[in-house]
Amino acid sequence: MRPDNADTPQFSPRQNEVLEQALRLLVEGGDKALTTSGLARAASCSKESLYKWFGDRDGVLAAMIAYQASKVRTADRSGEKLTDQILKQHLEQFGRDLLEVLGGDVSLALNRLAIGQTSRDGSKLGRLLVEHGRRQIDRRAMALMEAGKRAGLLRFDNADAAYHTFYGLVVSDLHVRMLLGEPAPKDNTRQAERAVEAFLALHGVQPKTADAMRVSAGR
Amino acid sequence: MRPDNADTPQFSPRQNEVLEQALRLLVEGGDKALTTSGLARAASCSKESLYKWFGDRDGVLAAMIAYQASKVRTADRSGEKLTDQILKQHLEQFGRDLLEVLGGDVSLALNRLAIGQTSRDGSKLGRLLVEHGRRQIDRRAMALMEAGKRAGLLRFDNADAAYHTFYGLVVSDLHVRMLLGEPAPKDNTRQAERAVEAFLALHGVQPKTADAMRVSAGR
DNA sequence: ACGGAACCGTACCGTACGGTACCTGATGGG
DNA sequence: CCCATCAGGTACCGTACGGTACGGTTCCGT
Repeated sequence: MRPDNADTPQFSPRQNEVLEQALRLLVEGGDKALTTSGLARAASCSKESLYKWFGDRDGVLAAMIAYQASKVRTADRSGEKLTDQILKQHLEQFGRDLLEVLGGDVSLALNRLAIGQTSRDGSKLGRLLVEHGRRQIDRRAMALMEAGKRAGLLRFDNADAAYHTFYGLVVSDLHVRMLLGEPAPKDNTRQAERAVEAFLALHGVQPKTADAMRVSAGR
Repeated sequence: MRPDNADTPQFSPRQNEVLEQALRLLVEGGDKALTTSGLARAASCSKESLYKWFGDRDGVLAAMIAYQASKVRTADRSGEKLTDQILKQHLEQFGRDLLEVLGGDVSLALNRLAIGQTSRDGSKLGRLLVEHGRRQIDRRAMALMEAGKRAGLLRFDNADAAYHTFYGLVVSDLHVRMLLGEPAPKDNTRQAERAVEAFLALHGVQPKTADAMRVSAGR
């Protein structure tokens, strides 16, 4: 099933193998460690093949992003009937997943790579990353928002704004801090719970009082 | 004899001049453009002086961060008596300032640089950046939080958690998007206002109803 | 006026990268 | 059985960087 996009170039198994090694090198040593020679050695292929398959080094980077994105598939459990408890669980699950994805080795490495190249490539990689990597998770979130609204459990005028509010509550400055090398916090669950609580206080159908909020502010 | 924490490691005027040029090069062309030869040429100094002053290239980068941080001074208007209106204005001002700082050329360039180096230098630059660059603004925010609480206008158990909530509401994923090359949004003011509104609904002493929130969700 | 320190400009060195060319071995179809 | 295609291995080239060394110049203290 690939309704995703017309242009899913998709690579051969051998090429996927090479891209896997490329990701490994990138995660382990950053973009300095991802040299064409090093990749050829690690993946047991020739540099000539690399250039034949991917054009040039930037082509390899782009292929890595596409490849990594192709591995991520989000389960879409939109069939369930929503209650406020189910919604809350889904929101918390989404928050946990979001934090886990953002803090993952490969995600951090790819984001660092794209950010480091932004200044000199006109943000080509950056756009690629934000589109390929974000589309799945954004869709899932927006579906959740709209479903919550349809079920009369959430209230907002602008689903996109509501989603961004939720995103901010969940992630805060964690993403940038992790990109800068700070270790991921131990407990994603707690962070997600707090974010959901705040979000429901803002956009839930029965807004909790701020007093109810404050009992669990033990960040 | 390196009292880093003291607020003035500070460099000579000539060195500041060189660091200014270094920042210019970095902003214009990213870290690839910031070569020792290029910097020496742009700043009309010799490479030998660069190495004498800063040790090596990483020393230059660290000095740039310290220098840039030394330029930022936040006006601390903690004398005023807080009313709910004044607090709101201060929060909005803080939000606008935060967005402006994060979206600034130099800030983005330095963050990109530090993030790009994180994978290969053990996040030395990253820690430097987050400490030097964040301390001022964090202090200002925490002072605001505590003042609001003392004045009976804000309620929270954990000031740090409340601040991070506010931060997330203001910034959401904007910082990372800008780091990836997305242009800054045109209207920081509106974003700040919406964030303050939500924040006060969560932690204000008279929590607004979610209904009052939703009238201005025109993101 | 003298001497030395600081500094500029430039030339230089070793290295490592991206990218290309060439050769070798395997595989598969006629 | 042979040949064409593809991919791996290696050697190579040009370039550009970080870092060092050296000669000339300016400036300051004594």
